[in-house]
Order: sequence, then structure tokens, then C-alpha cells
Amino acid sequence: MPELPEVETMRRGIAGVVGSQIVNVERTPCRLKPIRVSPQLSAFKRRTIGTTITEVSRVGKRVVVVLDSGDSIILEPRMTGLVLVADPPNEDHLRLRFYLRGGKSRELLFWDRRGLGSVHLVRPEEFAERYGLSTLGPDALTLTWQIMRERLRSSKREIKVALLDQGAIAGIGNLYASEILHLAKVHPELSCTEVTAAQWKRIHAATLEVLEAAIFHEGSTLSDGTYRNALNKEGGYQNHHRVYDREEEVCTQCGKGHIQRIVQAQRSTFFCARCQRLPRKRT
DNA sequence: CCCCAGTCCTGCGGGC
DNA sequence: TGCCCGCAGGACTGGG
Repeated sequence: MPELPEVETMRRGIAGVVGSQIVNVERTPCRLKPIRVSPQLSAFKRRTIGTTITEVSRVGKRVVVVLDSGDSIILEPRMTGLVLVADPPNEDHLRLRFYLRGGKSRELLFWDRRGLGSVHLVRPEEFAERYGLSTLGPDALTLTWQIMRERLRSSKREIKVALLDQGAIAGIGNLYASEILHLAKVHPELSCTEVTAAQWKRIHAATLEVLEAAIFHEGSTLSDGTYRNALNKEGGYQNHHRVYDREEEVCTQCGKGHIQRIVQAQRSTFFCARCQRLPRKRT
């Protein structure tokens, strides 16, 4: 499930397309329901063919391909989407192909097994409206602990649920939220309003540490094997997971507790009740 | 405004 | 052996 580290790895992996010209765009033959592309493909092609890619960036969990026309292509992987400059895992789930000229790569591919992902071409005004700071929170890698606290402290939600809110902070998803809170030693069910300054500092430091380590290892490829980098290679951070998908295993942090799985907001949370304690209720 | 449950999708694994 | 159902969790929508 691509979160900030996986999407950042995709971004770095396709950085070589800068300077390439888009010569064609096509939906690939696919029996499955087509993914969402906006505007519709004829207008998408009219506005992209002939343009040159000037920059590849990232906004939250989306890859942004900037064109010399000023427009941006937003590649949104959601659950199972991949952005590739190499052969895809298979042809069955290949959704969109950009033919390129003048650079190292001849193609840029969007592959998506489940098809929840999407591709959008947006003008600068629409980019600012949909992906600017008024819609999406500051990036999890670049904010300070004070800003993190400011964005979340008044929320009535549990800290783990609030960390998933892209409008508050952009980039953290279900997997890394559990990892971050375990390293920070903060209970996932703690209400944001109860988090102390010392805990905000720990959550912030853990966010940087976990996300940067995950980027270093090029993301997490889970047992379903879906996630791949832009060259269709697996990530390595799954071998460093502290809690995610490790239910009942002994906690590596305290060596005594066992990892538990609970459900918050219909999503799995993993934690160690010995490392991550709730404050004792006053009577 | 804030928050939550439901929805979109496909493939996989468990139960029978 | 095959079928059905539940589950995985990104972002968005409608409703309270």
C-alpha cells in the first residue's frame, strides 16, 4: 500500500524522465474495469502529447509529473498502483502507457492490480486547489514537531486515526502509523487531546526516523508482493517492521510484550501494550 | 467544521 | 475440487 516512502521511491525511480517529450498516451488493453483518468483520454492526450517533462515531484502519496505547459500529471497509486519505467509485474493490470522520446526511458507506465488508483491532468490553479496546503496538510518529512502538534492537538480522534488524516499531515498511511507510534512509545488509542509535548516530540522524531529508514530501504513489499519500485524490484523495509503484520510476535523493543492487533476506524493497528501504555485513569 | 461509515476495486485465503 | 465470503486500506462522499 504505497505511502510516503513507497511514493517517494517511485518519484526517485522515474526522475530520469525529466527532459523527455511525451509522444503518445494510451490505455492498455485490459479486460478489467478501466481506472479513472481525467480529463477523458482524448482531452488528456491533446494536452500532453508534444509537451516535455520538466520535473518529477511528490505531494503526499501522489507522484507529480510537471510539464512545460504548466500542467501536472498526478499519478495516484492508492492501494496497489505502481509507476514504472521498466517491465510491469504483468500485462493484465497495466492501465496506462506514456510513450516518451529524448530521454533514458522510452515509456512511463501506470500499473494497478485493484484499480483504485487514478491519473489526473491538472492545471496550476487546480493543482493548488486540490493538492495545496489548504487541502492537504504539510508533508510528514518536512514539518516540525510544533507544527505536527498544532495540526493534531485539538482533534478528538485517537492519535493513530488522526495520523492517517491527509488534510492534517500528508504522507502517513496505515502501515507507518503503527510503526511510528511503536517507536515513539505512544498508545494508538490515546486521544490527540491527551498527548503531551514530550510525546509530540517523540512522535515527530519517530515519524522522521521511520519514514527515512523506509525510503532508504525503498519501501515495504508485503506478503502479497504487490509493491515494487520503478524498476519492478521489491522494497526491503518489510524486514525491518517493528509491529506491522507481526501479531503475537515478541516485541523487539522491550523483549517481553507481544504484538497485538486491534481495529481502529475499520483498519488494523499493531502495537505493544507493554511499550505503549495509556495513562492510568484517575478515579 | 468535524467526524464516521460506506463505497470503489481485485485477488487471495479460509471455511465448507 | 470449487464456490462464496470476508478482508486488505488508499481517497472520496454523504449524512449526522
